[in-house]
Amino acid sequence: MNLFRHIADEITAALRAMEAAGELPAGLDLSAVTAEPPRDPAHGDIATNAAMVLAKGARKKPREIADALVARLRQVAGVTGAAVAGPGFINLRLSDDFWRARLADVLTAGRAYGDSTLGQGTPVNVEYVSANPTGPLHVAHARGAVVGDALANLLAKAGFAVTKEYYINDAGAQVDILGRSTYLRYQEALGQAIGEIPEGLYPGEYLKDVGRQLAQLDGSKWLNQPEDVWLPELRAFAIDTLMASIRDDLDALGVRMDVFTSERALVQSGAVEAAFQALSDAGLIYQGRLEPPKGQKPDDWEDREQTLFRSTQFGDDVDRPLKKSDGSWTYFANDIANHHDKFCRGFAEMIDVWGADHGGYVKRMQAAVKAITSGKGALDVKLCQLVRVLKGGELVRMSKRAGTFITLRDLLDEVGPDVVRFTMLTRKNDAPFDFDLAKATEQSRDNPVWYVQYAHARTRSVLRQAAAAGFGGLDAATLAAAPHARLTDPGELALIKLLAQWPRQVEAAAQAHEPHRIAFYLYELASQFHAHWNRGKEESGLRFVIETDRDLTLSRIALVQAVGFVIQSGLGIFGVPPAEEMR
RNA sequence: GCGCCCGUAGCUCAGCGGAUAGAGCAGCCGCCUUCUAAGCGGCAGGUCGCAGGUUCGAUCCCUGCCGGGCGCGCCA
Repeated sequence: MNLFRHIADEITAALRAMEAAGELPAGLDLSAVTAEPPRDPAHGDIATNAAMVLAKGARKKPREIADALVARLRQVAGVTGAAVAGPGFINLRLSDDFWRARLADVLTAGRAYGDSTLGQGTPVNVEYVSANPTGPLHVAHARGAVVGDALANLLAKAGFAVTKEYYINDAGAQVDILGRSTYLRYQEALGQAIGEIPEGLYPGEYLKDVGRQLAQLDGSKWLNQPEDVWLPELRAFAIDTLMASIRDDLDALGVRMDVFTSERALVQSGAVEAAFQALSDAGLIYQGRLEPPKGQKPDDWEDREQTLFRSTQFGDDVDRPLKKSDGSWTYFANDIANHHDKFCRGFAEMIDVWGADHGGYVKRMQAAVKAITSGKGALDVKLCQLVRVLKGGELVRMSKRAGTFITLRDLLDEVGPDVVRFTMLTRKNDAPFDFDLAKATEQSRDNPVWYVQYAHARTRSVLRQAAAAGFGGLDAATLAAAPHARLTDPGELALIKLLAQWPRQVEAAAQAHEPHRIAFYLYELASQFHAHWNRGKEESGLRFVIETDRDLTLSRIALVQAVGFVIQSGLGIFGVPPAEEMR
């Protein structure tokens, strides 16, 4: 149960009762009424802004509403105190028993604690990574992969029916270049001198492998053949090979897609024509000219009529071309078909995770989604800012041309998937991220992964110690039924209150599409647990295992197990397995 | 020139329209006979880039500036 939602419901009920009793005008808009933990715990357990928010509509003073509301809220089960404070806040205090009952909630649910029905099974499509199959994934892709995957897991936990999708950009000029680059490496593998890789082709070492494999498979079959004979074959071969390696990398990172959509297949199926026709039927396509961009006019600018989509009708800055000068579709046109296809597959709600360099593309895609779905579909785009890799504070220089860019595989080899996943989620997606390889594996408080894992390992350690002291084999049901009334220490109650916030955190993060919030919550929980642990060092009566007091020990083990469950629940969203011990 | 993102403590960053803006690091002072001190506690540190506006209330929403990043037809 999300107890903040529960209390909010109680407040709503009280307000409706006040309406019925004539204390408030009927039909007030209650949507702005909140129930949240106050910043300062001294204010109480839960604060509501109801009186202030409703004052205007009710034409009453906040104080007047607050007094009447307080009288009703005092009747609510679990509420032991309600007081008006500050400009009109109502601070509620809940009984310790009410809080302790949350412990049973956690223990009954186990690592599923925090699961929510918020999404009501609404289908959501999360598209991420979607890297060109022209080379290995690098750090920026890693961030997108981790953010997308965690967001998808988060939404699933919040009750949405999530599909994880990868859109393979296997059409267009980039993959033709890949095909030609592969041909060179193929020639090289057969002993031909190829010299320097020409400008405009992919110079990466990884294509040597692809060339070799091809040479082994097909021998000299493609030598001395015209390009139009070998290009489609080599292109397909290279794409398949590289996609296989991309899948391997994602797999090693713990990312498993539900759906891979091929741009090429989409185009060949006629999906682009269909989407284009739909837009055309809606009168959103026309032939026209575009102004060249001011201040940065391309040298080869050529003013010409082109096929444009009226994206300005849906909030874009200029109308966008759908066809290239050679008559083929633009990337945008294909991507419209991609999103149209998703909508037709039942996804009105779509999320794309992109690199920040695609920021200029957001408005037009959102405009297209609105247009192609007659306003029924919505697209949220999460832009991931630049990732810089540091080693002990020193910037690791990356250059694609010099072949010194850091691949996802490099990262995984260096620090492992769990560290990559958690660490990448300790920043908002739209903030630049410095990934320090040295710090990421450091065992200290300023390494959140380690710190959270350490907290979990400590919960396991306590359970092991408890078992050794004769408190073993306690299942969750037994712990849920333990005499929690023995938990009276402020540190224990504070931990319980923090645990009880977890469902709210999940829902809030899911609604905001912000998985990084989970990392900060887990860090705070770990911090409070470590602090409480230490109190037991200073005051032995606060230690978890008190061999002479079975009831007290049971209740404290219950608390420790609950902390462990919530950390597991959170790490589950990140796809990071909790550590049993740190040694 | 235009669009998007960012600007919060010395540094790296949180901050859900609410009350006295938080954490880690760095600095200073404490805590190991005790379940992992790989840890814990305390002190100090801020005109939330600037100026207006909306609001009972703005770090948060709106407008304009300043500074940084990304992008701007026939790449994806």
